[in-house]
Parts: sequence; C-alpha cells; structure tokens
Amino acid sequence: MKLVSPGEAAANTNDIPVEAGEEFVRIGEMAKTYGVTLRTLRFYEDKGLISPKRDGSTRLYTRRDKARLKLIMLGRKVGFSLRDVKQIMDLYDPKGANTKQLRLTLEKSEKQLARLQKQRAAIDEAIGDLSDTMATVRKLLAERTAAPTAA
Amino acid sequence: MKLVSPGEAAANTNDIPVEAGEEFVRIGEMAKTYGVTLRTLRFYEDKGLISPKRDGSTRLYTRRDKARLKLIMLGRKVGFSLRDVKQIMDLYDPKGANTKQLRLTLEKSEKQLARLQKQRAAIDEAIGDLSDTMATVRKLLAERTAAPTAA
DNA sequence: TTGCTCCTCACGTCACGTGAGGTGGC
DNA sequence: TTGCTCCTCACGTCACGTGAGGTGGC
Repeated sequence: MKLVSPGEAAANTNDIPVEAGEEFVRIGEMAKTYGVTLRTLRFYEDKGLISPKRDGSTRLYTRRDKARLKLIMLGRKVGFSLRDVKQIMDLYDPKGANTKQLRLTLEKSEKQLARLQKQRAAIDEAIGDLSDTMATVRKLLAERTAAPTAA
Repeated sequence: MKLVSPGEAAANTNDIPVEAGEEFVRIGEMAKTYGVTLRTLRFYEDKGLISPKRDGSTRLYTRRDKARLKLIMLGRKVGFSLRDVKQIMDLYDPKGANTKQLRLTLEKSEKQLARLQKQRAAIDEAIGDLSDTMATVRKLLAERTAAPTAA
C-alpha cells in the first residue's frame, strides 16, 4: 500500500494505490482537518466508531472514515453520547432505505431536544443565581472595604 | 454523645448532648433534607468540603455542616468545580472581614458567568442543529416510507 | 545523527453511582 | 431473628488528557 503525501492528496494522479480511487490520510492530517486530537481519533476507534485501514501500524483514513467522523462530531455537538452515536451508525445499511436508522435517530433526537431545553433552563437559572450572588458579594465588599466612618 | 432521634430534632429539650446547644443529624436525614445521596455527602467529606463529627463511626452533622452543604450546592448549581468551592470556603475566617474570600468569589464568579454565557450559546446552537437534523430526517422518512408511486 | 510522525500502554480527571461485605441498636 | 441505618472499600462511568517509552522513514 502506498501513501499519498500530504498536501497533494487532492491533486494526486499517480501516487494512488493500485486499488485505485481511494485516498488515504494519516492520523495527523485527519486530526488537523477536523480539529480534534490524535487521542480522540484513537479513542473513537477503540470504541468501535471508526475503523481506519492500516499500513503496518499506521492508521489510514478514507472518505468513509471522514464521513463517520463528521457524524460523530455532529452527534457530540448536539449532546449525544458516543454510545448513542454508535448505536445509530451501526444501523446503517449501504443498500437499504435505512428507515430503521432514521426512526431511531428521530426518537433519540426528540429526547435529546427535551434534555437540551432543560439544560437551557438550568443554565438560565444558574446565570440568575450567579448574578444575584455577585451583587451580594459586591455589596459586602463595598461595606467591608469602605473607610471606617464615625459611629 | 447522645443522639437526637430524627423528627424531634427541632423540638428536643432534654435529649441534647451535654455539650449543649448543638443539634446533630445523621447522614440519612441530612441527605433527605437536602436532596442528595449518602454517597455525595461522603464524597464531599472525602474531598475535605465538610467535616462532620463522629459518634463512633456514625457521622453527625451540625448547623455548620448544613451551611457548608448549602454553599456547596449553590456553587455546583452555578457550575463551580468542587475544587473552586473548596478554595473559596477554605478562605473563610469566622473572625475576619473575609474580604479576601469575597474577592476570590467575585473573581471566580466573573469567569464562571462568562463560561455560562458561552454554554448558553452552545446549547442554542445545539438546539438549532438538532432541529435542522430532525427536519431532514423526517423528510427522508416521509420519502422512503411513502407508498411507491408510478415513475 | 537529528526531527518528525506515528505507535501502544496505562494512569489521571471529574463527580459521583453502585455493589460487596459487614456492624450496631431497636 | 429480622429490619433498618450506618460503615468502609473499591471498581465503574464518560470522554478523553497526558505522559512514558519506543519505532520508522526522510
């Protein structure tokens, strides 16, 4: 298996492996491209979310892996656990209508949307409480810091 | 040391320990009162945030411990780490103006408020992304579920 | 030979949850 | 004796962060 040197990955014409059509990227480029750490990519692999090919021990990521990573990142952004994301991805069948996968996605999404709205309310409350506390603390500080007046 | 049986803790007159004035509560009542688990109370103790007295091995919580727990809970609610809460509480001097403690509280609060506002924005984005995704998924499901039409 | 990039353990973090196995007093 | 409440380990969870120690090819 031959490697595509980084930078010409998009413009390569004869450096491509004999299997043809597939463009590989190593973990460093993958990480930089998607703004994640190497550890994160290895962790996702360990959890069975991505399965890059190997050139010896070096990981080689394909278009498929990139698509998966994007999905994982979207899932994480909206608050899904990796377990949820995996459960959904595992349902993907390249030659089916995937209605089962879509339905599970919808079901999980509805619950997650509710959780997000609760979290929003909790954060608003936290902001309120914290602001109140800050006002109180500022008053106390003003009192205790003020030049002592004649009693 | 004698125990105040739960329930009459507030109305007791002669069951109070000889040291007098102090009313003790065991971990079970403490947990129920503040809506936390026993594990949480023990965990806070382990982290040095609360130090209940002991009757043999049984923990006995006083008014002071309750006040501390309330502070911890407020801190957690607004998003402080236990480490932050401890750092602030450790600065408390019962016979001082505590301006140092107040200043640290204010400093940490300002940073935390900023974090909360960022979190709020992130959650709003997540809600947006998730809603978009759900709309897309619903469309796909509608298409792939619809009775096949003549082409 | 030096740098760079890659690798595999494996422990640490944060705030607890969750048993396991045992004790004490009504 | 049975129940209830309390106790102390100690491993598990979640999504990684952070070294340590080592390899391969320009």
